[in-house]
Amino acid sequence: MIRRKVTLKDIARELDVSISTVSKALKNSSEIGRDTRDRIQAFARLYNYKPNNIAVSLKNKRTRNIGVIIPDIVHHFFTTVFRGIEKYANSLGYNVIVCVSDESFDKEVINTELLANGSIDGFIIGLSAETQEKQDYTHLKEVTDQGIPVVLFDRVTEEIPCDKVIIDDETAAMEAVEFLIQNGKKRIAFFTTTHKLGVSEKREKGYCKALAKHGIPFREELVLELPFQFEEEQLSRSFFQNQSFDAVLSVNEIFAIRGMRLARELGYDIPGDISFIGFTDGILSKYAVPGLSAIAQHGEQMGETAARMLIDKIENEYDETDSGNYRTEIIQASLVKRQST
Amino acid sequence: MIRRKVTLKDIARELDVSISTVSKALKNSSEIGRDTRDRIQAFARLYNYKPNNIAVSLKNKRTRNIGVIIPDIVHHFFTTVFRGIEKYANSLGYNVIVCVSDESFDKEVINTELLANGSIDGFIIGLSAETQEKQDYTHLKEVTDQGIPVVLFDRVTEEIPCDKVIIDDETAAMEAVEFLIQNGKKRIAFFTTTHKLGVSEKREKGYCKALAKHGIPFREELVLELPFQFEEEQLSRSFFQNQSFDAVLSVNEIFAIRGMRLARELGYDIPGDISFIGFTDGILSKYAVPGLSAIAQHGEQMGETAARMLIDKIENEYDETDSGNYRTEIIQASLVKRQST
DNA sequence: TATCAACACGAAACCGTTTTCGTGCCTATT
DNA sequence: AATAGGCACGAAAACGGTTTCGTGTTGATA
Repeated sequence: MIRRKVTLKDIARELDVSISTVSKALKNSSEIGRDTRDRIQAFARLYNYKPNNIAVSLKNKRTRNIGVIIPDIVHHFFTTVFRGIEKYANSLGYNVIVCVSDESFDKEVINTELLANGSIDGFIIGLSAETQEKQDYTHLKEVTDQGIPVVLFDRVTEEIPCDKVIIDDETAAMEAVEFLIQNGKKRIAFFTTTHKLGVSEKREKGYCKALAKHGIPFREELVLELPFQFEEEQLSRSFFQNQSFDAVLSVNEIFAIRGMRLARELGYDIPGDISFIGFTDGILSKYAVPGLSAIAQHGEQMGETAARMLIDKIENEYDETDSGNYRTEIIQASLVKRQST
Repeated sequence: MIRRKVTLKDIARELDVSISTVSKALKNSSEIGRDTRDRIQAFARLYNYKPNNIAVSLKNKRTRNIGVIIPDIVHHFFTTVFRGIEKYANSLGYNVIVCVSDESFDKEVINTELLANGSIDGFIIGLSAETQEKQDYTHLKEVTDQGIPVVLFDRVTEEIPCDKVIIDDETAAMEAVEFLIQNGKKRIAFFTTTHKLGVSEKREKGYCKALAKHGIPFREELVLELPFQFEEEQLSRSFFQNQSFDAVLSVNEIFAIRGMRLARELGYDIPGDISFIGFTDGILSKYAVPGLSAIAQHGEQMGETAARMLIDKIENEYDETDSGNYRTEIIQASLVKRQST
């Protein structure tokens, strides 16, 4: 026996008052007399009345849902960002609808459009790799044109005027390299992705800047570009055998971990012969042997910041006139030192 | 200049027809004449009309949203389950609303109630640790009483009649232990959580059964209970020093990884002196040195199964009469062999 | 020519709220 | 006694769709 949800109409009928009276009574409106209010509230409590979210959303044109679109959920960094978003949003009574773009432009577009049709009050988006390559942001333009607030995080673009929260990748990379230099390292290699994302480039820039600052020449041969899935260790193996370098900065955790493993197999001492620093301080860095020094990106803080900016825009609804004051918040990365340096 | 979304009413006014005509024309209803239909569709396309999801949901009493409540999102296993859910659901046009219970009973209740008020068509839930301890499932009862379909995964309970998808933890543990025995191991330790979850218990049961089957006595001293965050390595250190054992089965990945690290520090050879097998084949197992043999739980498959069962129930809406036919699907775990055994 | 179906479309109810604007009644004031 | 004002409540529109049930027009048929 299924118990249907009780509605305002049900209560009204049962108590022989009008729907409006019930609605007002439940909101403690002063319009309603003390005793009827109490009667209604008691009845509502008894039958466990809860307003229908959908109806409320339709009427108020506010869903209290925020849409999050991320490239990948099985990825520590995005997951921590998501946690930051979820925690903050939840604490303010917002729910989170997630869609995973899977690094695909098409999926990103489809999901954006789907959610934009009333399902959410605002977006938090980390661009997919494909979108960044194509540089096609019309789907986002459409969203912002409709007055739906958007916050971009990590993978951002200048093309869309909106709030952003990013990590100072360039500075972080610089500082990491400088730290290596201070430790007496001279030939510092750089592991990056073939598939160039905005962030990889920023990190490379920081790498170069640090070298330049300390008068160390940039050497093409010390940059190793690896595909996303590098099951074939060929590339890196020959790299390790042919090149002589005494430190590595990697744009991600995996490349660094695999590099360390290989280095050990080849008999190098870590950090004596080769030091390693990886971007993204995930669980791999923490539990690796030796522990991998890593650049912590503070994903949770990033997520929280993004959520705060978004909800701020949602609630202080668009000052349509001067809609130009968008902010970009920068999360400072920090170097977590472990045994690999 | 914000462009408001165009509605049926707008189109109707502009084209001087009724709202119903527009609605029907856009759905290719045969009621509408060829030319008006074309006119309307052309206009709609031009102005990029998209129906408002909320309004459609209210009218149809179907949101095409499914609610997922998980204990923790920054956890590889749950993340993979979530990916399975999301992929499958998305492919069928469903969106996913996630709430994280953070292992807290209260948060689970709040989130469940929030979503149950019309926001979703069904739930996929992994119970929080606290809920399993308290054994209070009234919030779920209320949901199922309303006719909202629920699928429980991994952390389930017999108290609630609904579809479930679980892993055969007992058998998986048995097989792992038997594998160790076949490799000549005799004194097999078991690492578990102090905080007893249903799954830990099942795994312990499997561990015991395997021992019994091979005539090996169960020894209390070989069971090590560790707190969730075991920053103090005291416990495990003394355990390693005092006990002599030649293999370890751990209910999670972390305990196994830390155990391996400790064993190596203490000069043990892996897998020569001590073999390790951990539950959950996450990235840690894969990238550990030596690679950790692990019991893969196939989270993605689990998520997909859960989503399939749920959507099936949603779409073949409740045969209210014989509402008793709930299924429990069992996902087979498999042992991934690496260097630690 | 009267009848009737088929066709093309519109009116209106409905989903469950919120909110504005009446309105009837009671009490206090002059 | 007439008026004003406040109180307590209801009617109805609105949010943006879907869907049922008319209804007027047309062309074919008897």
